[in-house]
Amino acid sequence: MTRREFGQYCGLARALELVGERWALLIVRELMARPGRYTDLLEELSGIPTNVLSTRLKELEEAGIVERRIAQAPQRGVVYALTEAGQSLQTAVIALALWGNARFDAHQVGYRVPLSSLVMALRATFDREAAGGVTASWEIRTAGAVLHAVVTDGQLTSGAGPAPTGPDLTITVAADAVPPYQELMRAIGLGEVELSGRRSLLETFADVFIPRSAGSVPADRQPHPPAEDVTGPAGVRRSRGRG
Amino acid sequence: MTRREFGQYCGLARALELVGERWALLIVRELMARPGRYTDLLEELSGIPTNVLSTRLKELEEAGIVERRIAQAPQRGVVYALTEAGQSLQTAVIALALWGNARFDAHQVGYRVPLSSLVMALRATFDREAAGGVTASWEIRTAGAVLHAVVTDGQLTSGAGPAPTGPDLTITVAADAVPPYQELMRAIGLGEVELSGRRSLLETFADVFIPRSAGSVPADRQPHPPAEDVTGPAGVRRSRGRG
DNA sequence: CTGCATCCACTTTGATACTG
DNA sequence: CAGTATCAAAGTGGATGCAG
Repeated sequence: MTRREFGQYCGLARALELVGERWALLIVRELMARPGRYTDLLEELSGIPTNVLSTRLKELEEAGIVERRIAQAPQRGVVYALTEAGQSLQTAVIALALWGNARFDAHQVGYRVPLSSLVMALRATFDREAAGGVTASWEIRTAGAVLHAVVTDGQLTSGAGPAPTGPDLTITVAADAVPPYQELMRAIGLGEVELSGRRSLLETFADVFIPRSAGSVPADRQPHPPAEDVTGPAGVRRSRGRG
Repeated sequence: MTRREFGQYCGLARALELVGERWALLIVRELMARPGRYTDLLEELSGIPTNVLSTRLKELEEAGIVERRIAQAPQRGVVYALTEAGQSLQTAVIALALWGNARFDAHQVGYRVPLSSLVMALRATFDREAAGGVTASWEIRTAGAVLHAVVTDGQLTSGAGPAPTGPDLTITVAADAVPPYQELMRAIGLGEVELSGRRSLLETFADVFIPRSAGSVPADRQPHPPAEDVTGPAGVRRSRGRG
């Protein structure tokens, strides 16, 4: 076997072979919020050992999930970005994140809020219905971090860093550290923010990003009822030893 | 730190702390298809070491994902089942499985098809629209394996093992080993099956379970366009050393 | 038989130091 | 900036043992 495989013809097993190693999906999450360099990742993923980061990046590149790009002109150096295959992990990443969000004991003190988690939360809570026809762009600044959300005719583009086009409205939330999404949205909802730009877009923002109650999930993906309790009448159990 | 934590206030990180260890999600997948005993799991997950299985089961129980039940009457012994928190992983499991399915090189020879992967595939491809108002039950038999799908007024219940109520139609597909979902559905679509019961329900079956092209995903969960290429003009980058 | 616990070789991580 | 190198600790895989 090439490398730690499960040997099952099952999409889940395959997925775990590709992105199931420790730190792998967190790297993907980072790059989902914006392409970044090795040192950006080291910083954002605080705690990841350097050798593990470089190993994962190689594996993810090998697997066609991450792309190594050589940055041009002013920046130079290596920039890592997701391939299309990598982008398409977003559905799964969001599903896992919604599930995990519902399973925090409390707001752990000392836990950092990764900027990329806010970006994912924006994408997870974006309401296509409510955004129909909307075109606007926002930049959110808090505790030295910046992220943006650009809605173009109802389509969302969001990520870490300043808005590419220059935002219609900049929302600044005072905080010592990057706040969790719910707190950020609460502050915005309560107007505990500083605005710069088209202030009327604050309301639009609140309309378009609707925090679902943590862990809730779109209706067409609700879990099905569990299979029944029993292992089946003994006589009817699936025959052993195949055949 | 209690045990291998990431220390990030991020749903994804939390999810990975709880179900990110090797084999954990595969155990969840098995129990999603039906509750089972230790030895069932050992058999279905062929390859898992016994100590790893028992360690994972303890961790998953500790995390409130798996429940240990003492089976009564004829069976006796321990049966493992998912709690509600465990069930609610299904969205994420399906999302990962769809992604992974699109990333098989070919049908790997020698790879077993886990019965539970077929159950997940049924649930993933169930079309609520098409199933509106339908009430019917099917049992599928192939290569000694049995699974069922019960649709009650448009609601799906499915799992490994025989249909709890006695199926309206039994579909038997001849095969040496459990076939991958696409092959199974192709055989059914082509009528290369043996039927027993209300034969007219074969068409209903094909209408209600519509294999999406592997990796495709409901529209409201499409990935958003990637954030732009660059790390941003150097001067505007997020300030280091926290603001 | 089920449901593990133990032992051991091997691999992967984590932490840190160091280099082109 | 973008990694290697090194080493200890933890986790995994495989085999085996054993009680209820």
